[in-house]
Order: sequence, then C-alpha cells, then structure tokens
Amino acid sequence: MSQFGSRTRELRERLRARDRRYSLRQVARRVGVEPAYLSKVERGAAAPPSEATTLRLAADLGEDPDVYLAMAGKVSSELQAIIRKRPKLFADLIRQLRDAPDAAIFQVVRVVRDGDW
Amino acid sequence: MSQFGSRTRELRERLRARDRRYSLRQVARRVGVEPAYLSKVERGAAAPPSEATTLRLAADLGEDPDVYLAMAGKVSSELQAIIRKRPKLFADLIRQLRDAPDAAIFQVVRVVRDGDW
DNA sequence: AGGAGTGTGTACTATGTACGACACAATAAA
DNA sequence: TTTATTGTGTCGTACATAGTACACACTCCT
Repeated sequence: MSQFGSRTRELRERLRARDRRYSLRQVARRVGVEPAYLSKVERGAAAPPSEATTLRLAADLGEDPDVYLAMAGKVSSELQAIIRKRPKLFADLIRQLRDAPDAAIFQVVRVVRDGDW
Repeated sequence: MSQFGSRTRELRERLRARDRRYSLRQVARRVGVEPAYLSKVERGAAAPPSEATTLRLAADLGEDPDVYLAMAGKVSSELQAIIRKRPKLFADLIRQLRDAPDAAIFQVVRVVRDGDW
C-alpha cells in the first residue's frame, strides 16, 4: 500500500546487478529474518517489518533510516521520545510547519543549527 | 510507569470534588469504556488506553490532547502523518531541537506563525 | 549431471494490544 | 432501611503484530 515492499525489491535488485551478495536470501540472512518472510514483505503479502528490522534493512540497502521508516508507515521511536518530552511545544511546531514549503523548513533547521538567533 | 494512571485518577478526583458527574463509572460511560477497565488503567494495572480512547478521556477531563497522549507514551498519529510526508526534513529539525531550551523552540513557532521570513 | 543457491507457497505460532462481562463488597442517597 | 451508586477482582477474548519452519520448483555453476 505504501509501496514499501516494491521499493525494497527494486532497491535490492538494483544493488544485486552489481553485487551478487544482494540476493533475497543473503540480505535476509544479514538482516536476521527468514527468506520466506522477506519475500512476503517485498511482494506486499506481509506488512512492513518492525522498526528494528526496518532499520537493519535500511542499513543493509544503504538507505536513509528516517525515510525508510516513513515508507514503512512509522516514525522513529527516538524522535517520538523527543516529542513526548515536550509535547505541547513540538506539536505546535509540527502543525505550524505542516503546510510550509520544504525550503522554509530547511531554513529553520539551518537557523537552529547555526544558532545565531 | 509513566504515571498516566495516577495522574488520571488525581485529575478526575479533583474534578469530582466540584462535580459529582466525575465518578469513575460516569466518566467511563461518557468515554465509552467499561468501569472495570478504567479502574485498572487508573491504578496502573492496565497499560494506558488506545489513542482514540485517550483522546476522549482527555476531552472529558479537559486536558490537552498532545500532553495527555505523551503521558500515555504515544505521539498523535496526526503528527506522525505530517512527519512521514517529509521524514528527512522533520527528523533533522526535531533532532536539532532536542536540546534547545523551551524558549528557543517557542520562538521558532512564533517566527513561523508570523510568517515574516 | 549434480549440487548450490534462488524465490516462494502454506501452515503455524508467540506475544502484545485493548478491551468486555460479571460478580462482589463497601459506601452514599432516598 | 432499602436502594442506588461506587470502585474493584477475576476471567476471558478478538484482533493485530511480527515473525518461524518446512517444503517445493527453478536456475546457475562447474
């Protein structure tokens, strides 16, 4: 539904063209799941894996963890913990930025990072 | 563990002192759960309720939804959806603000809201 | 030709989530 | 003093999550 599976397969096959170590079975072994399970996930016959498994998969395929979690329909529990510490502040901020253009958000990140404000 | 239960009981009893309609049973009825269940939740014998139930409870007790969800160890699925649409941007931003003082975050909210940037 | 490696179908399962149903004793209201 | 209301103890359960185990047919080396 969120194309997590097909995207994973696409990515893996792309890597596989250059490196035979990216067969479904070998990826499954490195990631620590059964091949049959990964197969089902890639075909969308099973829901995206848990956060932990998704992260190991992202690492193996060289993908960004947050983006990959998002495709799996999740938000990193680490980020959630940060939000939960100051729920009101972060909730307001995030809703405020819901419709802001990418560039605007990026600028906020930069301003905060450079900390001269 | 996150004192969701005891806080709920405390709040409810405070309201009850002024308004008899805040008995455990009547709150449970309005919120749409069984009294036995709410009792267990308040005593910490059951985990905090689902997001939907937590929100109805917060509304009945006049509490902030985001703060109440946070006490329940959750982050609103609405906020999660916003983050998932632009995971990289929001993940960076939130991590960037993890250690920022409250006032700083609040100022970011204000700057964004007033939109003169 | 034979073995290694490949993806997949079917069946099963352990753990967690989120409650409901009912009965009970204690207290408060009429 | 009935009657109603309150909080709670015990038991059960429907559904989702996150997978495992095994067998099977196919393909690729060598």
